[in-house]
Amino acid sequence: MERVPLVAAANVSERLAQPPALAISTVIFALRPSVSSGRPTLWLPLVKRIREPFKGLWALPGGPLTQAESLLDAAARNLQDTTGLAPSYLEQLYAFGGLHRSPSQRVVSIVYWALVQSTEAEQAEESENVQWFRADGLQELAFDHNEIVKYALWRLRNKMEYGPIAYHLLGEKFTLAQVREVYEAVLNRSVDPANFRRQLKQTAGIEPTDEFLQGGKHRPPRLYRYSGTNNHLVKTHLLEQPLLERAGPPGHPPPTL
Amino acid sequence: MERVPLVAAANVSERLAQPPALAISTVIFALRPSVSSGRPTLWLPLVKRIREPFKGLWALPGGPLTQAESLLDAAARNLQDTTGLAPSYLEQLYAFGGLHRSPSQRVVSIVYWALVQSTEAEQAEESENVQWFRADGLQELAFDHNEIVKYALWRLRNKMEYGPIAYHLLGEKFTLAQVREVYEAVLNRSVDPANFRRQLKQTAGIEPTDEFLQGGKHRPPRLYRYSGTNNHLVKTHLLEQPLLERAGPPGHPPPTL
DNA sequence: ATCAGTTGTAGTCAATATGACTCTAACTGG
DNA sequence: CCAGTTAGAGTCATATTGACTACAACTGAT
Repeated sequence: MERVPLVAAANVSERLAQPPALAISTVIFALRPSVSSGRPTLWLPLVKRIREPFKGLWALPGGPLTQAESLLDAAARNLQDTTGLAPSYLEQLYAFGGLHRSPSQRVVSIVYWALVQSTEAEQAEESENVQWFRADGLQELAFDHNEIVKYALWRLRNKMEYGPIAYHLLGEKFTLAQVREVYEAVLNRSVDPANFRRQLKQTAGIEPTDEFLQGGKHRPPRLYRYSGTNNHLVKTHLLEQPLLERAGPPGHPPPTL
Repeated sequence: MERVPLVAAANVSERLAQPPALAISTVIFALRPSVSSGRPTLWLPLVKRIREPFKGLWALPGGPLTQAESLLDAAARNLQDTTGLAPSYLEQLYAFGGLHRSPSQRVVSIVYWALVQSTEAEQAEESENVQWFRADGLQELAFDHNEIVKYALWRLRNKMEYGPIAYHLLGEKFTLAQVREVYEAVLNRSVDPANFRRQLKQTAGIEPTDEFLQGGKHRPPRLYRYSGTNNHLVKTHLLEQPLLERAGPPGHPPPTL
C-alpha cells in the first residue's frame, strides 16, 4: 500500500483548487443478429471522440453529472443524449478513479452498464459518430474503456448465470428458444434445449401467453412474458429483500483502476 | 425516469461553478468477542462528527480524494488517518450520489468496504471520537450511512457464502472451528461442523500446518493457513481470471441513492 | 485412573439439482 | 399425405447438499 507523502496531504489549498473531474459513462449491451450465421451476437454502441484527448478513437457514451440529477438519472440522460437509447436495465458497474486514465485532467468515472431490448436497438440510428460494435473482439478504445468493457462483460455473464436478466435483451414477448439464444450468445456456449426449458419453468416470473410465434417452417412456439419487475430503473431500496435467488459475488474483486 | 429540466441542463456555467463534492468512505468490519456469550460478533468502527452537518452523530470514516492517490489508496489512507486501522481486505462497495445526502452541499461518496483481522481490531485504541459498534442493531447515523452499512452487510454476507473471504477476519493461522465461528457470526445461523469441514477440505487454498492450538480444555485442534492471495490490495487486473469459484451477483440491484 | 468435553474423521441417507439423452406431439411446406 | 423440424415432456445416472450418527483422539479436571 502506497502512502501519500505528508506534504501532498497537507497542501489543502492545491487540492481544492483542482478537484478531480467527475464523469458518468455507460456500457450498453444489445443483441443483434449476426450477418454470417443466424445466431444473435452481443453488440454495444460507441461514440467517436471529436476532441482531444484520444480524438478519433471510439469511447463509451457518457457525460457530466449535473446538479439536479442522481447518478442513475445522469447515466440514463447521457445515454439518451448521445445515443438516443432508453435502456430496459441500468445498474451501476464501478467507479474508476486511477491516476492516469486521462492524459490531461484527473477524471473519476462512475460507470453504469445497461441492456436494451433488441427492438430498441434496431430502431437506433447509426451515424458518423455513433456506431455499433461487437462486444468481443473490440478494437482499441479511448481511455481505459477496453478494461471497462471487459469488466462489464464479466458482470453481465455473471448476472446472466444467476439472475433473471436475459429478458431485458428481448422484447416484451419471446419464445423459450429466443431466451436460450440469449444465453448461448452471452455465455458463449451451447445449452441443451430440454434442460434449459426445465430450468426456466421452475423459475418464477416467466408466464406463458396464449399467443404463438407464426411464420416459421415448424411448429409455432409459444410466446412467453416476463412478469418480474421489468423496470430496474425504479428508485427503491431493495436491500430488505431476502436472498430469494442464488446470491453472491465471488471472491472476485473488481479492478483497481 | 425523471427528466432533468432543460433549463438546468443548459446552465453550464452554474454547474462548473459548484461541482459535486467527492468523498471516499469505508465500511470496516471486524470480529470481536461478545461480552455476554463467548461467540464473536460483527463490529464496525465509527467516527463522531465534530462539525455540522450531523454534528454529534456517528458516521463512517472517510475523507477527501487527493490528487496523487487512486480511489483504493484514498480509502486505505483515510482509514488509517481516522481510525488507525490497516485492513486485510478492501474492495469498492458502491458510489452513492443521491441528491440530498447532505443538507448543505451535493456530495458523491465512493464507498469501500473492508475487513480487518481480529488481532488488528484488538490493538486499535478507542477514543472519544472513534468507537466500535455492533453491526446489527445500529443507532441512527449521519447522512445515509445506515443504508450504506446495510448494503455493505448484504455484500459481506454474499461474499462470505461464495468466496474465500472469512480468513481476512481471522489471523494468519486459525482452526477450522474458528472459521466456522466466523460463518456463524456473519451469516447469523448455525453451521454443521462435519459438513462444514467436508466443504472446506475440497476448497483450494486452505493448508494444514504442523501446529496445534494449545491451551484449550480439549484435544488441541490443528491450525490451518490460508494460502490464497491474502492481499487484495494489490493493484492487479483480475478480470482475466476464469471463474474458478462460484461466481455471480444475483438480480439484486444495489440501491439507487 | 477415570471421566467429561470437544475436536478430528469417516460415513450414511434422503432430497435436490444437473447433464445427457430419448421420445412423442405439433406444425410447416411441398 | 408426407418429410422435415421444432416444441415439449419424460427418463436416468450422477453430483451436491443438509441432517444426522458414530467413534477415536486428546486435554484438563476430579
